[in-house]
Amino acid sequence: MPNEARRKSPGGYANGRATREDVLHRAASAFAEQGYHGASLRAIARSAGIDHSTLLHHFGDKTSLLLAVLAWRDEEAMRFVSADWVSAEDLRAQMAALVEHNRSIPGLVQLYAVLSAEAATEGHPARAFFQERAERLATQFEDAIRRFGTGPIPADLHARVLTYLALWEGLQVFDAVNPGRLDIGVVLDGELGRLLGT
Amino acid sequence: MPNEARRKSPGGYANGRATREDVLHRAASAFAEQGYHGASLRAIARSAGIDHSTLLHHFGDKTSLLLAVLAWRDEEAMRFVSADWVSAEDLRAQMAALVEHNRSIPGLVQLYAVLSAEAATEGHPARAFFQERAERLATQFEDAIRRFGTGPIPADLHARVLTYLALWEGLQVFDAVNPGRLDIGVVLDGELGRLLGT
DNA sequence: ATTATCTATAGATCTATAGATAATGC
DNA sequence: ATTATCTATAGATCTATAGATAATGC
Repeated sequence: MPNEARRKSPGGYANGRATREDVLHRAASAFAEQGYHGASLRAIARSAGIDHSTLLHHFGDKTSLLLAVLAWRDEEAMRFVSADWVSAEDLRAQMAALVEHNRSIPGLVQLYAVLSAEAATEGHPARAFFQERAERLATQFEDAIRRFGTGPIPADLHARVLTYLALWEGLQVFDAVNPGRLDIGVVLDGELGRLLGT
Repeated sequence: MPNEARRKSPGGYANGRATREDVLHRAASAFAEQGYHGASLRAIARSAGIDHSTLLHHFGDKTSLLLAVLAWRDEEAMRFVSADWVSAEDLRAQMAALVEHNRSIPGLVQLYAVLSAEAATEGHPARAFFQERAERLATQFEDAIRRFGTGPIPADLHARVLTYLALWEGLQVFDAVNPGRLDIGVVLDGELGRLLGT
């Protein structure tokens, strides 16, 4: 019943939905460049061409906006990490595409890097998000390696996958601060190949 | 002559020097937890028990305070990465000690992680600092590997060392957000051993 | 009728400067 | 005399709320 009752509005009017999406884009850039505390609602609203009170009408408060940004960006990335890979080659190709995707969107790497580092503080609104995300990604990679890997499955597979994910994060930050000094796509593919026993 | 003329004051009075050092500690924690933009001079000064105008008397402006914090922390870390290692074992032992040192100081990893990620933005006051730091560390490690490494020196040694440093950063952030889920000391020592050809 | 948007405002906070007062160390 | 510290202030900005007006879509 509650589901039926709420059916009528799939997220409000069209202009409202458009505004929300635009704000998400702007907020992602702002959080990436200034961090969660450094980015201001007024500045984000201004860049979207609306008053900050309109922004708050849509997102409630600043913490909710942050979590909405993270959920939205994660949804995008999940197109690549969808766990429906069909082979080791497919997995590697999708990961290569994801690396390029991340590089092509200004501020995306920073968004995750800045926020995940800030999230080390206990009580940070994004902390649980990052913990759950790491666990979820690790599980998906482990499954893929068990399915596609040649050679014996190492006993410390979990630790190896977590290390691979940490390397990924570290390389992306390095590449953002030192553009062009390292071909991180090659490095990451090499690591993934090693995990797959190739 | 200018050197002689300035000799008299080795950094002001004793109480001033004590205040500066205390502020550095507090500022490091604040930048780590809130990022550069999120940490406020007033809050840092308050935690040090002084007025914010006193803080500014000592450090001039916020950017100078940030750079002073980074320089101070780097000086501490340089006790470990001093490039006067005497053997591969010595190098590995010192790196293991550095990992423990970093883990033992609350907020230290966050300080570097948050700021280096923020520094990906062009024009960030700490950007040049992180670029130069990566280059300097990489050079020192390359030298050490050339001296102590067994087996042939790989052609892509530079890339490998940069990757090792990126892994280091990524693992430290992971460990801060997900405490205890990975023994990063073991992982990093394994990588360093591989670089040394062991 | 519901949703979106704005104006206006509260109350707190920010970086930075000017200038007065107190402590330090020769 | 130099250095350290504070009070006071400027001018801008912050998150959030209340309430009025306009647009949307049935």
